[in-house]
Amino acid sequence: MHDDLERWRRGLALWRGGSRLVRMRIATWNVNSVKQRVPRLLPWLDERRPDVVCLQETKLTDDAFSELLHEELTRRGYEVAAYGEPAWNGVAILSRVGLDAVVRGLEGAPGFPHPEARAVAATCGGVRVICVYVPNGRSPGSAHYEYKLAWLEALRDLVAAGPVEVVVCGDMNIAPSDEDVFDPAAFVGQTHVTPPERRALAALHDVGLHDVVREHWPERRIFSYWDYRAGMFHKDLGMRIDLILASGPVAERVRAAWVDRQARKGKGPSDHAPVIVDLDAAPDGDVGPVVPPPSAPAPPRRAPIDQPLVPPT
DNA sequence: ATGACTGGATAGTCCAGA
Repeated sequence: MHDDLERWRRGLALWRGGSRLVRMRIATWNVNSVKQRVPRLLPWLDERRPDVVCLQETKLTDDAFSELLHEELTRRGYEVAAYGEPAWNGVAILSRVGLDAVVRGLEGAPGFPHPEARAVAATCGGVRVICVYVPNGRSPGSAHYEYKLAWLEALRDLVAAGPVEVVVCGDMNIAPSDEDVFDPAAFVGQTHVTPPERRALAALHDVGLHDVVREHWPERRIFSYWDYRAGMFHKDLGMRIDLILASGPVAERVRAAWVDRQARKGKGPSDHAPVIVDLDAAPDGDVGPVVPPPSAPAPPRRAPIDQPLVPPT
């Protein structure tokens, strides 16, 4: 069984272009309890067919995660690196393009007061993938808020010391700018929008990371989280707090970057939607820059924000 | 309406989420 799976993976890698992956789809999704989300997660995997998935708020121990999903994920070709705890927090990386050098937790990060399951990293398809669930912060100035800022400093230090090809994917619990919340006035005095939080996010850009969805869609209204209450999703009153941050060499390979709003619709959704990025090696320069120059004509047929690109053939 | 919903732990409702 294991050998069959290995052969299948090698075949997939070959189809994708041999030792160097030609295309790779990476997604991140705060599922708000993976146990409750199984009926949404598995069909979504089958529809979107991501190669790497970063999950947050799994809310399960590693044993419970394995008990719940090992068979269904193995059947789909995924290896799993889960890092969870009972009831709260919890992250995981699923990969069908390799899962090497797994590190659970964030070195140098504070706890609250004890270390929490908020980060897991692995190398997948040649890219260092860091899956994060950044502390909420609760209220500005609180102990939890200070914890959030200190945690983000440790994340910056990890990225600064890390390999060249890296993506930080996850629930950052920060809206990068006022364009990323439905009404800036509604968030005055709240977490997620304060200058110290945004500076902590900017520090990640200072060490080379790019917000690939915003760079790909500089003018669009894009949210990734909508409160369950009061029909907020229906009214599209949300925030963009789930980010894919890619180092330069990875950002240059971005062919599509979008929020999968379909996954927020229907019965039993998470309050977050997945964020998806498609990477292309583009060795021949046939894929344009992520952001066209201002004088460039409108790009032909870019995927709508809530639709995937046609899968590569 | 500092609320509305959801998940988890609990065994009452409370905490946390963002």
